[in-house]
Amino acid sequence: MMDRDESHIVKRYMVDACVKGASSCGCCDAVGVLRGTLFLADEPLSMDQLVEDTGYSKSTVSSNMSTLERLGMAKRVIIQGDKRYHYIPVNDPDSLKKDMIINKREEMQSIMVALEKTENDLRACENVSPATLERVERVRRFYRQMDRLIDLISRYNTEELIELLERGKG
Amino acid sequence: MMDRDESHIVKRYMVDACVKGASSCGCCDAVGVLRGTLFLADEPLSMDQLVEDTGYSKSTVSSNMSTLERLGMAKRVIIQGDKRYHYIPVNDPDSLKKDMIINKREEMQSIMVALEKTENDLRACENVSPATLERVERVRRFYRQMDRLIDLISRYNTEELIELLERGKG
DNA sequence: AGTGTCGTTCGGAAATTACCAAACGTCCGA
DNA sequence: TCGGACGTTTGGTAATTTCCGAACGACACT
Repeated sequence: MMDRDESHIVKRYMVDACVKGASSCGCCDAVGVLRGTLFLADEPLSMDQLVEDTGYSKSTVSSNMSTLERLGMAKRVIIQGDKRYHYIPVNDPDSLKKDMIINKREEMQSIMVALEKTENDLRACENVSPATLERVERVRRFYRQMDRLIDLISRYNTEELIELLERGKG
Repeated sequence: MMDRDESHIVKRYMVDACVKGASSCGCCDAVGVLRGTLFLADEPLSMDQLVEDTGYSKSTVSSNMSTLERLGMAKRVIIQGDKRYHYIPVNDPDSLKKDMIINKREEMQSIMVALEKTENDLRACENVSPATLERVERVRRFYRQMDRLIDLISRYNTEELIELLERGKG
């Protein structure tokens, strides 16, 4: 168990960095503060501890820990003989990689669906200039290629990827 | 030049998809609407055209096109004999890849800086438990590994990466 | 059922953001 | 140096978001 001094040093910079990261992906500050607080914790933290450490209310901690969990940055764990929830940070490379990929992939998938629908509508329609159709098709090819790449990256774990790319480097 | 029907079909789904993507990365709807409008445009669009097509005011279009540009999703181009700015969408695979990587990388860099500062502070301090120090070091190793991976990925272009990963696939 | 301990959800107040219209600065040609 | 066509910045307002405290529901033990 850390004493207060140690805990303060450990939290100091991490909270700042995490708040910055949170706001750059559209999350409110509380998400960053909670992540930073959890980041280097030496043991799973209960909601009460998070409430005390951050100064946020219980409801705020509850809802924001949910989003942190949904984003894959924290995980609930069960502590034997304690019925409260406890949270641990998620920091391993493979989880980070997954997290990095997942959001972008979802965005790309929805754009690809939109492109497909657009192309269908255009084909069903008369008097559509071939240039327009060709433009849609070209963009679709680009997105399919990116999707292929993301799929490949997600098939390897971090170490494998590093080795493979290091070997192939020119 | 597209007629109004064609333009409507082309924009319909793209705007939705882009608004969704924008909100998932913390941008306001206008950013998504503008990106969707630009996405399949058959020619560079001036700010006036964007104002007309989206219904937003000139000031809103101006500031949100700046963020779209900063995010690398749109680019200004010069049209000969026209002193107004014109925008084109950025859709090629290498730009998409860069965009995918850059944000996460910045976030990771700032976390790595924070980890480094934390470690320094801890070392300068007495009575710090070795367990704490070791935990910080372990997390730092994870982040260095991810950074290495991102660096490697950024050294290849999309096609090279796909080929390399397809060949190495088990 | 009764009680105590959890975590989540709800309603409203405070803070923040998005947006517009108007004012402003800049660049060119006359 | 004036005027006109641009794009950006500013100030104010409407809408949204954040956050808290209180009420609520779930679960375990009596």
